[in-house]
Amino acid sequence: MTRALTRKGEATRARIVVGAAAEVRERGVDEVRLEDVLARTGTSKGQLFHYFPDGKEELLLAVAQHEADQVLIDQEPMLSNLTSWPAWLAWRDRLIERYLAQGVKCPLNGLLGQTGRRAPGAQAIVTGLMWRWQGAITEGIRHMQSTGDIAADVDAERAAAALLAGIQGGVLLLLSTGKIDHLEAVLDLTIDSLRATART
Amino acid sequence: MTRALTRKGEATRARIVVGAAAEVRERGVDEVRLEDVLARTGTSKGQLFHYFPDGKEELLLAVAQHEADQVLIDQEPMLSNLTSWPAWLAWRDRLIERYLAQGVKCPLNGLLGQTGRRAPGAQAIVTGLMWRWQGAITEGIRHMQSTGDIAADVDAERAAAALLAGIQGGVLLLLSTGKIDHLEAVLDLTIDSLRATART
DNA sequence: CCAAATTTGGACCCGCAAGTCCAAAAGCTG
DNA sequence: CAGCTTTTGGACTTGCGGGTCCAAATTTGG
Repeated sequence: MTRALTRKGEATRARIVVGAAAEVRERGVDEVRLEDVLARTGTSKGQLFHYFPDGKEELLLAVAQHEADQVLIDQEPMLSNLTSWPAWLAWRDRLIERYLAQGVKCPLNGLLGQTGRRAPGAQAIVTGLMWRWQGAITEGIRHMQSTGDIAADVDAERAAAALLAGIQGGVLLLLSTGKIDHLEAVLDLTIDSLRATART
Repeated sequence: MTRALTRKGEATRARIVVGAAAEVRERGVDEVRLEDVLARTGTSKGQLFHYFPDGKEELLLAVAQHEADQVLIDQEPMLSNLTSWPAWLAWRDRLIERYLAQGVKCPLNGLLGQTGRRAPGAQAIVTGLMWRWQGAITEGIRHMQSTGDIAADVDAERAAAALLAGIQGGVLLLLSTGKIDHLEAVLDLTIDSLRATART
């Protein structure tokens, strides 16, 4: 039953997801028309519903997962190696660069807000992303504590939560105002603040 | 031309805006049906299009402005009087309380993300809100600097930007994950950090 | 090369919700 | 109260876009 999916089928499915993702980035989640996805990917209704029997909802979920994974991938290898201050700054630079380039086109922004109302699946994807993200930051802080670069009495989990929130807000403000200033301020001040703990 | 609007008319218009705002909070911006607003407010299509000739878009813009104003009002009188550490903490508590009570029902969340794409009017409303909000925080920091409670070498504008971003991200994470932890962490750590500058 | 399964194309259906229209009711002004 | 304007109700139109269906083409495996 669930078997099948020729190499060709697999390719088509992937093409649809990627095309839909692009469409979401350009028009926003709730402005996506299936027709446009079909046109962009050179596929037909039949194919779309063949690979995503539950239609739009299932497709958007696949897109969300795809984009969520991408968010973390884009931060590698820095995010998983926050083991020195230069590494932290390199990560900072990567974030700024990435979001500056991305500009207003945030694939997840629709999800973030609506997440509570939309499919519970979307909720899970976003929560999972945030959890992994925060976990990576926490690990970075812990590592810096092990080398004495951050004071041992800092609550790593809590500090990571604050930093993650700052990043999300910074991106949100970038989307609303078009300025990167907030994201920059958060990253610089938070990292400085962590750094300062060791000098006390 | 632009005259008119009897007392009764004014009342009806306001009733529609308030009802629509409630609807937006409950279902999300893009799930709002005009029909529901009419039912809830006991009005008819004729009335809605009479007071909002441009229909849904114009109505939602009015709602956005209404809610944006409310966000700041809800933080008063604390936000405008960040003149002592107890005052800052009272503000912190108000924010936590307000967003905890509000939970998933964020009137602006749809706006925040989609803002770039939606009516340029929405963009302006959000930007305006953020600007006023950040301005109030900046002023609070400056005041604390004048009394020596925050070091003079802190860049007030930049610190306020970071704090505002943290708050936005904290709220966003509250909406996605249902946990207030991030918002709490941001507020506590940021305020502590500002406080620490004076003790150096 | 044949039969079964998968893939593809696209015409068609259908419901929903925004927006139009107009006539009736209510309010204002002199 | 007479004649104007504003307000109200709700039936009707309309277009958009998601989802269905099925027959034709292609691929796969033996």
